[in-house]
Amino acid sequence: MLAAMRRAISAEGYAAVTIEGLAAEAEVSKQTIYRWWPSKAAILGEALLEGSIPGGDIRLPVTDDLEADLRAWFSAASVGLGEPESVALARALIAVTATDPDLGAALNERFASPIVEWVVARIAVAKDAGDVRADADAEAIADQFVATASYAALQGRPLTAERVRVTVDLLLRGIAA
Amino acid sequence: MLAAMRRAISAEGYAAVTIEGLAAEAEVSKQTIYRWWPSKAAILGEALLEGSIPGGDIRLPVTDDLEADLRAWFSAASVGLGEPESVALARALIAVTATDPDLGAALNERFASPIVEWVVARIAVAKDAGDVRADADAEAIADQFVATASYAALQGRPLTAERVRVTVDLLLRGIAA
Amino acid sequence: MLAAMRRAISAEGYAAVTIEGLAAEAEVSKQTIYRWWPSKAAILGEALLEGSIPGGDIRLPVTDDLEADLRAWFSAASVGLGEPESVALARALIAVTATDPDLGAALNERFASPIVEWVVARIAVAKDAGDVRADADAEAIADQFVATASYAALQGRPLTAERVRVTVDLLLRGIAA
Amino acid sequence: MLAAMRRAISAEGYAAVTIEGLAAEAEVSKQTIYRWWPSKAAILGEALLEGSIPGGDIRLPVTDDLEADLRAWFSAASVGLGEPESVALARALIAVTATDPDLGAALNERFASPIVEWVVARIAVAKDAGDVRADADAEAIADQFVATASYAALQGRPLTAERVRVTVDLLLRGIAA
DNA sequence: CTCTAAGCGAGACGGTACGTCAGGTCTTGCT
DNA sequence: AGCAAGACCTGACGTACCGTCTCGCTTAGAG
Repeated sequence: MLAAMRRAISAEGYAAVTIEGLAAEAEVSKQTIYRWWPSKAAILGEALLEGSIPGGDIRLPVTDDLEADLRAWFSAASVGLGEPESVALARALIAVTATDPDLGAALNERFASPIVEWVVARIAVAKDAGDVRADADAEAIADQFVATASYAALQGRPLTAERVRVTVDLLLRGIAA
Repeated sequence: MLAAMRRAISAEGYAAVTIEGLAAEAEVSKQTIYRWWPSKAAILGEALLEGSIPGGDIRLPVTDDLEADLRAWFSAASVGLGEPESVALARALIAVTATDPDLGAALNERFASPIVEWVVARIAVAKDAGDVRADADAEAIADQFVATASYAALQGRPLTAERVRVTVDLLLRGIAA
Repeated sequence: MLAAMRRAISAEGYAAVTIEGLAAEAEVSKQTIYRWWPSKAAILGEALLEGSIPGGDIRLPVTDDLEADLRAWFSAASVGLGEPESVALARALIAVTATDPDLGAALNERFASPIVEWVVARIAVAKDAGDVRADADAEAIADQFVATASYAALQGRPLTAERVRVTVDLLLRGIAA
Repeated sequence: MLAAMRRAISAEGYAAVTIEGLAAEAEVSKQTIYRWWPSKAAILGEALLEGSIPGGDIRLPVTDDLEADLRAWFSAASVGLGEPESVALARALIAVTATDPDLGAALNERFASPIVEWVVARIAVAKDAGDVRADADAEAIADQFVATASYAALQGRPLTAERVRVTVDLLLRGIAA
């Protein structure tokens, strides 16, 4: 089911996916789908969680070079958003969020929060090391990253290495000690 | 028609709007709608252009204080995003963009480009004044602003004055001379 | 539509007829069917009225021989009930009546009343002619005819000429002067 | 189970009875039902046999007054058809017969044949006593009775005492010696 | 001052998908 | 071994909208 959902979204886009089509694709009855999920959006949610969304399952390395670390994560995410399949999934997530705020908030929370947490933790380390101003708002930084990635996905604009470099550079300068 | 579209989106959300409902609301026949617009998304596009979207029609002041100027714009946008009606419209725009990339790109272009242009111009002035590094990427800055506003609207999270201050501060530090 | 209904009932029986099947058979959308008829039973009703049901459209002759007249009508009805198609339709009518008493009553009224009226009128003539007792209950006679025909159709038992003769004979003796 | 079936039919009518509802009502699993009966109609059949159907279990008295005897039976049946529960059951029987001729024939056979046999036997006695013409068709008479009762049940029309009197009178006159 | 034609409302139509119901088959524990 | 519980595939239900298609009815503007 979840795989069928991902396949369908990649192929036709979230809006064009129908429960009937999914049922046929997964060789499952509609009733079975409705037994387990209340809506198309809920299936998408689970499909995204089960599968991977760009940035979601990236192993986040910690070296002693803050800039390199941030750029590494951002690059990994941008590589993910380079594959058309992932873009379609990310767009589906955005579409669902724009349509059903509650479910969307829950999903975004799940995807964004590990990233935010990691960024916040990494910046705390950098603060201790004296690389970053003590009063820098780590969460604001994390949010900028997520917002940038989200916006890029929404527009289908790839996050080029150059753009990643510029963005990380910009934000790090903003919080440099 | 366009007013009916805006009213309907504010009331029920873009996904729940139907052409038939619009027709009834505007006391117009379906045929007339199809005569003038090819799709629901197209009506939305026009409705957004005719009405106002947060940040879209804000008079952009230019003083000699870069930070104040940016914060002024951002605050104005955030005020717009405080009204639930505007949030609904912004979300509709995002939903359409996530669903129909081409139309979405065209619409976003229309809304984002004046902002981007203004930010770029304002930063050019600041560069001349020596307030900003000469090699700062103005477009990246502008993009950060738009991405942040877009992401906040998507999540229904209000842009508080505090957050605006932090964000502008962060980005300005990033490009300060 | 109505023809499709009659065809379908003859072919598979009323219970096996589906609105979807009818729609396909008549090359019409389901919605159109629901626009014009509230239920399968209502379509059946109209189909029966439009088409013919055994006994329904029989020209009822009046000669001066009461027995011959009654036998003529009954025979005509029995001929109708000899064709499998008509039996299927009659059975459908019975099934609907057994299921939806109100609609059934209305339909039966429409089919039975002309017969009853004719029988009553014919017997009135016979009373004047002195062939029939003055206190004979004409309606009871008519009802016997209809009940017999209905019961025969329900059981799929053909009304043989012999049976017709016996029944008419029996009932006429019962009211003979 | 069978009691649940009778209860359900009385309450909502045969068409509205579902096997799932029956299972719930009887606190039995669907599987168990399917283990013992092939179809809803089969359950109905057994339920009718186990319970009583109007006229089915009436002790048929034999006195030396033919008219009284016939009227007694017919009245007993009509009393049965006065209770709404019994009417619902009789209608269910008719509905099944109209839908599934084979099963219906078997069931009708079971209900009608004792009546027919009794009427035939009673009339044979009457023939011997010289009350009835020797060439009277006893089966035709019996059939008239059954058809009349069936038709009345189908239409939900109660068999009033008056109607019983008239019918018995009519038929007896028809075979009187 | 007609007459014509464009635009309109109303709404029927063939479709596709919706979410629900029940049918009949099946597997899994409990007793 | 028999059962309840209930998942499962299937097929039909009645509904909502889609986008297309006549219909008449205004209502100007051109002859």
